[in-house]
Amino acid sequence: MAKYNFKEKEKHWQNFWAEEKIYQFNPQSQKSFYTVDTPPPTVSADYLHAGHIMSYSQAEFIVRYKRMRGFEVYYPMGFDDNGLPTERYVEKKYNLNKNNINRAEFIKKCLAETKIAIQTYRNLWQILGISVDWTKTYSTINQHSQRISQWSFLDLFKKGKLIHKDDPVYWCTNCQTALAQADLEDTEESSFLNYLTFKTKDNKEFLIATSRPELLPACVALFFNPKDERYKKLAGKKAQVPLFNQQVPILADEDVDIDYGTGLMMVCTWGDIEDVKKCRKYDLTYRAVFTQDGKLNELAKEFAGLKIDKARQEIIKKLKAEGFLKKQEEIIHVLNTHERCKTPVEFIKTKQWFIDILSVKNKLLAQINKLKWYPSYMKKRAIDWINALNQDWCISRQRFYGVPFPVWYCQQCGEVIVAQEKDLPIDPLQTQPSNYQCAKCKSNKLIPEKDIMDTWMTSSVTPLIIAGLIEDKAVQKKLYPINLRPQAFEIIRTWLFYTVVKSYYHHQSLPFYEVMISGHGLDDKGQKISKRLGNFIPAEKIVEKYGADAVRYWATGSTLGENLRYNEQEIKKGSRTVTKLYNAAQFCFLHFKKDDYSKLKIDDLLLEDKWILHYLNQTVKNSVKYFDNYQYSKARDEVDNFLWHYFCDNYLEFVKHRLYQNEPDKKAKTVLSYCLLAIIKMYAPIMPFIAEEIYNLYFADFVKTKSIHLTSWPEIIKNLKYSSKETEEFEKVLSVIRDIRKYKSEKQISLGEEVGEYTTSIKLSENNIEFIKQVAKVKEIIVK
RNA sequence: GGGCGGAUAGCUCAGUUGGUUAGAGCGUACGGUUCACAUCCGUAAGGUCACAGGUUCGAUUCCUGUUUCGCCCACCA
Repeated sequence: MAKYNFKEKEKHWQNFWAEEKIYQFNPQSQKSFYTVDTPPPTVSADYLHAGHIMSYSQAEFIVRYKRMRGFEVYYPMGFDDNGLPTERYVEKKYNLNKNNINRAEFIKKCLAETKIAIQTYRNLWQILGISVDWTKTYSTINQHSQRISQWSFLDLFKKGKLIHKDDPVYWCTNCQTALAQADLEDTEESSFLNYLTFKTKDNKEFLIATSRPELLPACVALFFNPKDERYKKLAGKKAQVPLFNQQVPILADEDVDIDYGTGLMMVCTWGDIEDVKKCRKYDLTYRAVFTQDGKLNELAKEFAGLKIDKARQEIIKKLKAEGFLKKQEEIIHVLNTHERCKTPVEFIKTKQWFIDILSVKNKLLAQINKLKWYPSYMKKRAIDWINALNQDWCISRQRFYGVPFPVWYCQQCGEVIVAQEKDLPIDPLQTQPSNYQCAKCKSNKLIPEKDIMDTWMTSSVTPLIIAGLIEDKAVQKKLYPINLRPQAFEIIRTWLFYTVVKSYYHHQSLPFYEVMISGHGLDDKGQKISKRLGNFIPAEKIVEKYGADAVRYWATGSTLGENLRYNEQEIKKGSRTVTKLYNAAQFCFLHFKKDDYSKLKIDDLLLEDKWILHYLNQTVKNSVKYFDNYQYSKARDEVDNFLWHYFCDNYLEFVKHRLYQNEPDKKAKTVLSYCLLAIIKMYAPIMPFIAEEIYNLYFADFVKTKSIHLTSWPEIIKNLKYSSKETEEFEKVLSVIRDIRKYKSEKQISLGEEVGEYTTSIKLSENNIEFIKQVAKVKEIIVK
């Protein structure tokens, strides 16, 4: 008997699907559209592992299911290649940094890397059988995406939602760019709380605890809690800062924690967000000491030019030497770092573009509530994030590889000039508005904006980008808002949140109706997979070894929203399921002739036929219920159970005696073929290759649809008339068969061997006695 | 410090609105098969449902608290 060669067959069907354009979206279709947003993977992942397989497969199960449920599915593919992740990747690979980069050269390198990465991803999606319409792809750096990102900027500009301000902003001193709150990640760091002596003009000494003595030159005020009796006498006085000797006011504020350190707080330009708040609230002096590349400036006197952490050490040394340092306490504190490079972020005052989000928090919360979340508890993460926001969305980055701002400034008066919509996409460094004259100052000299946009400026309009890939405007309208956003939980605060923001401002609508949140892929010990730990097998290797169907089978294993361990046992189970399906099909086809495929006639079925069809009905019903709620793992369990325990272990055995006859029973064959087709259809979303293979071995000729993936989901057979009496009857039959099997097992008799007689107390009809004698191989059944 | 999710068989996990004996797969033990099955089938052993209270006729399920793991968030200088 022919074995199923997954390597050969999977390759074959990949090509078949591509050549026959099975997954191509038809904009003219009369069916309802079902659009899926694709999470553009960042190209910097040059290692693809089980986690990538898992997250993409999980979204794709739904895509295939919906296609078979009669929707015209629009499933394009995007590649997220612009922005800092790619820049970081290229910098590392070529050992570059911002200060030794030629902008044009650098962008060229980024584009080249992008191309390679896209190919790597595309290859994996193809061998996995991800059913994307490959004629509809985009990358976040291409002209189409740039045009829409810039349009988004212009639209927000017109609507007055943009703020261009010179303000303290989160800053990465390593990447040397402004950041948004969402780009931060907390890290624990052990450090020292240093108790330093300050004194007033009249030489009254007191202690202040600080973990950042390098900020002493930037100190602008001291604060205590007005309820704190210890310091009331200091109110209104001035203090002298050790080493740097500037005089700073001593003020009271209720936010100061009496119990932390000495209860006195040193406020600087700016060590953290609390400093920023206090400086604003009390309009304190501006004394910034940090430079954009993470050093101290001339305010630090002899320490000027030192890196921040080096300066801290040196200043502590000198404080100690001069007797200002009274004691040090070891502490562990949390600090914000840039999630891409883990460098602690600082506040630096620079001019940046922001999107107003703080003033519409409540509106955004309402939008989040209107979305349908799967699983529902994930909504809380978005709500918590919005409530925690303390900065508007900073969208400008002092980097090179990304979408340019369509903006110039008047050299003389600084007036902002934005591009015309018809000219997009545009790079202000390359192009200038012709015949320009400033309306305010009549100058005709313009300075182009050289910053680029936050990469999420593009990712946040993916629904518009994918709708825009279709020419027809009427179809575009039908594609937006889209139906489903599949994504992982760690980008709720970015991809999901920002997309909701954009859609709210642009269209006063939701960008999508439903969101399906998946978890992470973990290694076999439950650890997060990471390049650094090297705890993964490359994705292509896994597929090569077990086949795409088997790996996809593993990927169905997690409950939605939960992490999934890499588990080779499960993949092997997937392989076994493929084999089982193939063998069951082979067995059927051995007996089938062309004319055995005919319409099921319900009226003249035997009891065992009704029984199997009844459970098939249940399986179809449940699979629909589960898939509709994105519970693909439960849907799979249902089908697995039906295949192994109802169809193979029992029904196939029940009908063998009807097939091995001179005149094989045609009814049995009809029921077999009906069940088999339904089974492979229900497996098709999960294991598309084996389903297609079996379909084409027999069914394609009759169903007259060239791919199983274009057929429709099995229907529930109505009027089966499997009465409760019959149900009860057949349950008795099954229990007797079970007993006989047990009996034979205990007596160590082969199941295939015919035994003389078997006695049961269960009352059975003549027909059923005959049936049991046939399938359980017993000569005589005695009912007592 | 706040929030979210988990803790069920040796392992990985299901357990639907509270209701007889808590399930599956893998693994283990014993047996049978090679006439669809790179096997497959049958039978069996294995659980104080993290812990402690409470509500109830009845709790793995609901409530409270504790322990513990994971994740997210936070300005404690």
